[in-house]
Amino acid sequence: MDAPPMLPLLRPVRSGNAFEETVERLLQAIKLGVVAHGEKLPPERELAAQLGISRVTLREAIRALQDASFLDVRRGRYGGAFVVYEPPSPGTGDLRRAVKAMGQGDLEDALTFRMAVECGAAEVLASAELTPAQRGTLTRRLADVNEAAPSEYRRLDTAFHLSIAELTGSSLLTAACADARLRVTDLLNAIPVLLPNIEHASVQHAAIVDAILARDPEAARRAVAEHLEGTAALLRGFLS
Amino acid sequence: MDAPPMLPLLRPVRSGNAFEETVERLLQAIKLGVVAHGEKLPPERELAAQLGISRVTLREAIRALQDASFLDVRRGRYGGAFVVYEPPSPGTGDLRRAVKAMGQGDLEDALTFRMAVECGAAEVLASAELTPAQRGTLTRRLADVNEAAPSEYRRLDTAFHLSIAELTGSSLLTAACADARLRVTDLLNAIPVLLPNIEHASVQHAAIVDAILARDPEAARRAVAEHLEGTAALLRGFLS
DNA sequence: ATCCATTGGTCTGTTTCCAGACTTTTAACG
DNA sequence: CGTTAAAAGTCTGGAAACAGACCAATGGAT
Repeated sequence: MDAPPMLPLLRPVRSGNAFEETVERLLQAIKLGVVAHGEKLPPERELAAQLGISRVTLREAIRALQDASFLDVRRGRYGGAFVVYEPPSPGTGDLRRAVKAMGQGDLEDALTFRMAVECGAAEVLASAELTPAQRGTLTRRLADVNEAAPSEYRRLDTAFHLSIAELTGSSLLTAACADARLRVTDLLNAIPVLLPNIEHASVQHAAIVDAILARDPEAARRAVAEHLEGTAALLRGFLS
Repeated sequence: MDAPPMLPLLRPVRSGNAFEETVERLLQAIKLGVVAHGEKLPPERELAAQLGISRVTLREAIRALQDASFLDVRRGRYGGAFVVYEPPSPGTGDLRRAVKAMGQGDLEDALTFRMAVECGAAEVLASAELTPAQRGTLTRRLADVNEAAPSEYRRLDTAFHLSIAELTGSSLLTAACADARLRVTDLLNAIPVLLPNIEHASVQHAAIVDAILARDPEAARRAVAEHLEGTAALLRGFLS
């Protein structure tokens, strides 16, 4: 009912509650597999510094995730907050519920955003001269996805996509791509990992890498666009 | 000396101090010309809500900008916080100082980021079917820039660039483009608005709009990339 | 078996930020 | 020339977040 803000620049300064925001962040890092099952988060003091919050607030968040069985916290030397969560067996989740949790408009927003930033990142990377090490990283990540066990697929797929942004050397761009990915993670986790889809994605991934290594920004754009369009279509398909 | 955070997802939750952050935001909105000279900010209560902060904090920020002669605050009905700032006459600022204020690495980061998100936005828009109203907005903004008085040039140029993102309908993408632009504003404000540059930019702007209206994503990408490359080169040129 | 570095757990005082009620000023309007 | 609505200005109590010191447990190293 309220008129929406007309000045897009005057958007929120803080996303709200520091505690909730932190829980969200950690949860996403866990779900994305940035910190895999069995690994542990950095020590509280260090993590609090990275997140720019106080240790108290961080501890509240960790406690919440512990109560929700995402983390197992052990004290003493060599202790820490260990990830207990395992990605749900594919197709288990309820996609419709996940969508409802984020809102229909937000879904289109997120998909559009992701399309833009990932295409942009691929173009930038394809326009740059890469060092052998960078080329190695890229092909390595590609191979990782292709060799992935089903339970690891999403995590390594994420890592592959993010590595494109990371290799541009722009931390702003990396953050944007990470953010974009985060916004669709819950949805992706809710749909099954089907063999035909994996094979299809694998071909597209290869096309993306080829275009980048060939320094062909246009082809890179097209490849990423097609790939993401496929994912978006898959999502929409499961919704109808 | 400290090892930089290896987990890009565990980036700061809050950008620090709410007051300072708010000052920065408002200042940027003013410098970008989102709120032009002589206009006023939204009423405190409304603005505080939009920014997601309390009125008290907002007032402190406004007070600071008032002290720094960016705003003139008048009370009573039809009062408000009026923008007093006028964009510096082109070429007045010291580019080197502006660059030093942001750091060399950050400059490349910002330019890369901008390249990626603006290219991405143009592609997305060029891939979409536009309503007549949207087409009208785009051509209108283009005309605005071309007819701009020198003192208004930067502001309308910003508005043109942002409208591309806005027309995609993705608020995340719009925010990203706004953020990217903000990060180079100070630099752009520090270099003169030269006639040859304007004419060059004008041709490129037209090419961008043509490509979007022709629904040609590849051409749109190329046009935006060329345009931004030109700006980046201009900036780098003034630095050497 | 003991040591001790490293890690989580707790406590205290302070600062920042907020929500909301209330006051004052102002300029257009009747 | 008063009325009035919309705006800024002020005040208070409370919640959230922080900084930093200190305690407690744990397990590898000696």
